Amino acid sequence: MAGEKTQLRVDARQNRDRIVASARETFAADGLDVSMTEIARRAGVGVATLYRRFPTKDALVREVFAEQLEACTGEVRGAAEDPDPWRGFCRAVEKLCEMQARDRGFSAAFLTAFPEAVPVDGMRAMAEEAFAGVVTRAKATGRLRPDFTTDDLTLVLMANNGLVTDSVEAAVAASRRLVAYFLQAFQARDPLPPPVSLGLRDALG
Amino acid sequence: MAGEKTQLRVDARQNRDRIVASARETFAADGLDVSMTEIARRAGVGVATLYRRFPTKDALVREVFAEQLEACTGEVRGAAEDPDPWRGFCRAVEKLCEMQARDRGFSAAFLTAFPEAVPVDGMRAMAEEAFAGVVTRAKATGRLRPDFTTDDLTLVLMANNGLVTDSVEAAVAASRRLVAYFLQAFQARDPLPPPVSLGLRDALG
DNA sequence: CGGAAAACGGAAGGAGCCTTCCACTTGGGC
DNA sequence: GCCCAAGTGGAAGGCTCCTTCCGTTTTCCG
Repeated sequence: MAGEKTQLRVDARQNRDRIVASARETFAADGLDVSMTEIARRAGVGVATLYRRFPTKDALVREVFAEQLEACTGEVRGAAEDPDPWRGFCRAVEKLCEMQARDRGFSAAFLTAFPEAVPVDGMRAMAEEAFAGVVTRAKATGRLRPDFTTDDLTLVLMANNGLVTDSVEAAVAASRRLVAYFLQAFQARDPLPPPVSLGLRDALG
Repeated sequence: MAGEKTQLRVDARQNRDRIVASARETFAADGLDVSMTEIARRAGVGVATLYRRFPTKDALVREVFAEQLEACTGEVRGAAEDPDPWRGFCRAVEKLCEMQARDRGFSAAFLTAFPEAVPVDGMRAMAEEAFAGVVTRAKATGRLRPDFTTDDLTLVLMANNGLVTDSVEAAVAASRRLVAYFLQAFQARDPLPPPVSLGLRDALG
């Protein structure tokens, strides 16, 4: 995924880096609904420069969040190696949610918005695979309820994504409390009311 | 909240009703990001007619969701009268979340978007007050964990709001599962000392 | 039934956004 | 130091959206 245009002119390279940095900050703070003009302004370049590097806004978004996604996958993998599977599970959920809470744009890019985000989907699939391992092992210890599914992670992330607040700190605090509740609910207990997910209906009579 | 302009011409009255109905359906299905032109088209009127009744899009949104909010308050009050406070608590949370899941625009209007929504806030405050009573009683029985706060309801609703799916049914199904998890987490973990049955007078204030 | 006021529809104003175009500048191999 | 291609900035095209304006149609009171 690298090494395509390494022969960028040095000034162009610097500008490109500034653009990505600027876009990352701005997306994190205000979400994806920021104009390209604004991003260019904050990067100290003209809008044409931005478009020379990223032919479309989607492309910029993908570039910006590609490494964020990689960090995600890394966290999950790290959690997967925790000697205590349940603790690893908790760590994975906590980390993912905190990352999400700290970056509004990332949430949006990760969960909704961009159907064109092919590399995003690929990366996401890898993270999900790693997470599936954590789940299996955590269930084996008996700490994680057996009817937990990997779809429930999506549920958690979507729920966590809903926590929109004024400040990042408030979002993180809210996210922490949310996750704490979730983790208590995920601990093995009595059977669940509704079965799996997606496509099903009719639960409580 | 009625009786301001009862002397609307009959055709105007009909058009107004069609506008509100059309707006409600459209907001519910697609959220608040629908153009006024589209709403007018679906109502079978010109855009000017729409603006004659509702000077701004905000005004239309408020009108549309005012009665939704009233329904909300009604649900909470109904739950408040349940002889079993814990069951009432569960019912309130379940009902609110389901209503939210069924109506994307309502979620958005209720939780975010419109700071100008004064009547919304007023109505919301009433619902919150009713809910506070439910919480107090549910805690008194020992079923609801004592560290639950009414802010946690906001947490739940925001989380529930994050459940964006393709179809309404999928959203409702996801919401059900989410709520089931929450309710398990909200249950007092270890049975508290016997429910002290003093009068409720002090608590309700 | 007749006319004034209310209501109407569609076009047009004004703003914002993504994207493209083009004349000008700058880097770096020769 | 020269020169051309790569790079650049800002203006402008095209689109959508919210809102306003105005000539025409409809209601309803006397």
